[in-house]
Amino acid sequence: MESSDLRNAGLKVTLPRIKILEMLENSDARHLSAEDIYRRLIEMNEDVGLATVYRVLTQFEAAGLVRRHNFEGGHAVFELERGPHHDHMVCLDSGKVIEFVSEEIEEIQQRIAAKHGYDVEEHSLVLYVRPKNRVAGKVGKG
Amino acid sequence: MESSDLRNAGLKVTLPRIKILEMLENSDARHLSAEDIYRRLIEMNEDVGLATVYRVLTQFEAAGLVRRHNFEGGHAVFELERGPHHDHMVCLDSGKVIEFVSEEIEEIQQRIAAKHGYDVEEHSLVLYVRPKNRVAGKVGKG
DNA sequence: TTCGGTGCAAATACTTTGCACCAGA
DNA sequence: TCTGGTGCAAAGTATTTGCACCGAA
Repeated sequence: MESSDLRNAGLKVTLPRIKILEMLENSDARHLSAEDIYRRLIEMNEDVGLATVYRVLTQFEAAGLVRRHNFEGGHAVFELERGPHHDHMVCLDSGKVIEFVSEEIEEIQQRIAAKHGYDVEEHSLVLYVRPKNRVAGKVGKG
Repeated sequence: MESSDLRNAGLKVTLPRIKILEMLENSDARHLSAEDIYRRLIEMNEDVGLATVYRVLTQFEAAGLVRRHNFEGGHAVFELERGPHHDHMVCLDSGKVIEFVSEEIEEIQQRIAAKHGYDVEEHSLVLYVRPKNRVAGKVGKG
């Protein structure tokens, strides 16, 4: 299981690390802030400090286990790094985060960067969206 | 000149506001942090407070005069809102910010959001890039 | 046993706010 | 004049760091 991930990252297998990893794996919301994780662990009577959560998440990020996103709203959110790259859509009404993949956009990005003499090392694409207002459309029938 | 922009935004035309607007217009770097603007104004012997710079920039953003970006690095940067929408490329080596426009990407974004039942209200696309390493290519001739 | 890991509190970085005074309309 | 604007200092918020103790290897 996940202990091996920690070992591979050169990190000792400790309780807080395991708990945080589990939280990211099992949580319904795939995108959690440090505070979110901390609060949930406290509720589960796990005796961790917020500082440790931050430290562990930063280490996980460095190890490639999690990815950090700076969506609007002041605080960073973290998600488990699983599978291939994807981008995000954040609903401005509900706060819901939706993941999506677009090969097309990836390619265009590379092309644009290349045109300027650069390679894309990393990128951040976030769509801030709102549910479509169907009433306004031609097919107004709700 | 820019006084009218302030008036239209319902803002009194005051010295700090004019100075900050001028700074954003005339600065070589089109993307400045609050701290950048503050420091430069102080150097020009303009007696402003950092809090005022933040306040004014926030008001300008609300008025649609400037746009705020949260690139990596902790602090927000502001740029004058001129012309149509564009995205950004940030060089990880030099910190240089390059603007670009891609109709294609805009369209694909709309399409993807629509597919999920959303409208794109706002979006943020930043490419973190590095100068192309020509030595590594097949055409290794530097 | 040993050294990395941890909790706590204090420190930091960026940004916002309270308040008395100042200045533009 | 009168209200919004401003500088300063203090308060916030998100995150990091110092330090003594603890626990995995």
